[in-house]
Amino acid sequence: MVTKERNGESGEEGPARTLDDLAALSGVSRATVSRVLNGGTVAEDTRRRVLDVVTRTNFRPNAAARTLASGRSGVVGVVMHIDPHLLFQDPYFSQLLQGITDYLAEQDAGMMLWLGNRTKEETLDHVLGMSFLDGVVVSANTLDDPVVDGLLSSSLSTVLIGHRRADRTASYVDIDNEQASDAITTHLISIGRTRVGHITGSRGTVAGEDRVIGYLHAMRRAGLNTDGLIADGDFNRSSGVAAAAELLDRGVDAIFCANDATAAGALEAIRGRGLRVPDDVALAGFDDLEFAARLDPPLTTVRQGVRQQGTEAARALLQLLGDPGRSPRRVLLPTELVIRQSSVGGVPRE
Amino acid sequence: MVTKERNGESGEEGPARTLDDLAALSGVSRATVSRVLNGGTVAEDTRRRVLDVVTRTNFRPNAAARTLASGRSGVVGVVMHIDPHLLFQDPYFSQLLQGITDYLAEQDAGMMLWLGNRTKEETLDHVLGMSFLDGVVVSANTLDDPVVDGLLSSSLSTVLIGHRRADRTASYVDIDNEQASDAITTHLISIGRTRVGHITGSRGTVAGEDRVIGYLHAMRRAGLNTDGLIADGDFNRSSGVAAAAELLDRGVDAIFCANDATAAGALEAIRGRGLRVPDDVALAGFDDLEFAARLDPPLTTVRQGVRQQGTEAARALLQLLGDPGRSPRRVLLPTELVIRQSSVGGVPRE
DNA sequence: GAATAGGCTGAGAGCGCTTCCAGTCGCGCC
DNA sequence: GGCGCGACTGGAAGCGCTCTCAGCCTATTC
Repeated sequence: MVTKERNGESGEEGPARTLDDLAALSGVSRATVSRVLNGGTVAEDTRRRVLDVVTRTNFRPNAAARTLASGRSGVVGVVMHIDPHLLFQDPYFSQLLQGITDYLAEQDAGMMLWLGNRTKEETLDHVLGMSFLDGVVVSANTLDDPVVDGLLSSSLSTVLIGHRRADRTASYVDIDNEQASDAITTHLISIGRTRVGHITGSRGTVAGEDRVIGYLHAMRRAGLNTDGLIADGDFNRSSGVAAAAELLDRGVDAIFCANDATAAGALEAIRGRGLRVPDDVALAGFDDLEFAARLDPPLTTVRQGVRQQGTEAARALLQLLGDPGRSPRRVLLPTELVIRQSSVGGVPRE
Repeated sequence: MVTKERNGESGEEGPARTLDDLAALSGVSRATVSRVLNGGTVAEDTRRRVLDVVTRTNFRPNAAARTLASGRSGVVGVVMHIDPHLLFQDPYFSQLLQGITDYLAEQDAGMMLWLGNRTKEETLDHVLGMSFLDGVVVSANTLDDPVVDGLLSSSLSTVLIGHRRADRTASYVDIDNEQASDAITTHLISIGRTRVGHITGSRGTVAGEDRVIGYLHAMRRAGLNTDGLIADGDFNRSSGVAAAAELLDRGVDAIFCANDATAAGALEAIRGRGLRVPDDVALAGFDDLEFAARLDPPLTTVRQGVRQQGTEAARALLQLLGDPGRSPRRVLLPTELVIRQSSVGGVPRE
């Protein structure tokens, strides 16, 4: 119904909409033209002759036909099922997307994107409906997600960003939240703090839960009590204010927040009470977003390469597609403990 | 090469990968199955029988085959050729994308996205290579853009966001920058200011240039001199600081900034000199981003519905696709002058 | 009772490409 | 001179779907 107008307004010679046109124009068979276009073995002068016609006619192969015949489209899906509003408020997602697009562009792959404009069920259905996709990268930030479940149980090659212990056979890219959280908590303990509180991320998210676990490990290993020292947050600044107030009431000398935004809120609350950081209360975050170093005092935190996670996820997917064996790809990216004045800048307690 | 494994791990009965499978399973012809799936005229009981098989086998039509046969894919391209970094710093682009995805999701259309990961030439080539696209929405923010030119001269249905006077036959969605800029300048004049300065947006961008023009119109109409009253900015806060300093040196009693971010910078510079807003210098921006109302004093500005622009662009494209006549779609969205304390809150000069 | 109309359906011809399978050709070798 | 071989090419069979066309069968009309 479309492109019935087979004209040649571009291209300096006759129309060349199909391989057959090209074949006629260059005096070879369609099969040979296809070989030229796809890197098959063709005599050098034949190749040149065909390529010449290709450029002269500004020919572009029909992607749908190519996909139908070959089973490959060169297009992957990216699913970040979050409120689109959040996509641009939380640098996490934007950086992830940057990393993904960087690699896909470099590899000349196309990308279809799904954000949270639909329900998860609709999104899943729509993605699976795009049956030409070679594979899909999906951000799996919550413990339970129908989109992730649906994709994993489909035949579509899938790489998760964020890792769920249950998905033993899945490919994923993630950081070791538990270990990193353990490390930063241990750091707070090492500077002499004994009542280290934790403001959690959103419960139900993998990162949130794993960071709690890491915190608890570190505290137990040090023989410290954690009763009443955990307050729920939701990764947002405002939750940090409220949760910090709670913890301060219970008497803490350090707070480890599930991310930097929460830490910024906590800092506000601490200041609001006339307490000093780190002298009275040491503070730590997670992510090492740009602003973390510019807080007053600069924030001790865990640096994770979010953009790199995106890149690695895209890479893992393309590797998966190239690998006939389809052995799952598992990538655990390193994190780095970044110690700044919010934990070591003041006068140590003892 | 893919999906050779025609198994049926999902679906409760035999494999049903193709319409022929469905046809066999439900005792009708492939043509009838196709009619059922596409809303052709089919006897009610036949329809039910087929649909029953469709759901039981969890059948999904092959999108590539469908596209090849019908010439329509249900997928549109979105090109926002900007530094991906910027995509998430400047709310303009993120809101645009939100608006677009909202409408596309609502209409059940798929989206391929191109950001600025490649050169413009590569992007254009890649987009045109995705020959199955039904159409494309492209943000045309600069006066001269090879991607826009290339798309417009291709046979691909294209809707621009941002309007270029040269593209008389193109479809676009935009606001009337000139008129809005004229209006806000006139407002500043109407409160008694005679030396109204303007901090431009990036030169070479449509919005930047048109806002200068609107400003000049208003000033000339009022018989006011503009010599030395225009300082170049680049839509960023820091450029506002520098440009405002320049203008203050030349003695202005009002500054109209090409956008809110620049105005925030200008405000900083004005304050830095111990001047009061609006008493000494009235200030106005453009965009009405969230923070504009929270500045001290709240900022007079022009409200434009960026998200709505995205929605309307997507709508225009889908309309274009549905319209065989292909008459270009032109949408000029309204803006609103939002007057706040930065221009009328203080003691008027006279 | 014959003619006409209209609702449903199936056969089949593509859509434009990839890829298997034969085949041709020129060459070096025995 | 015949043979095998490798490099190259063309024929043709699909990939899974849409959609036109013709045909069937029943209902309606005169």
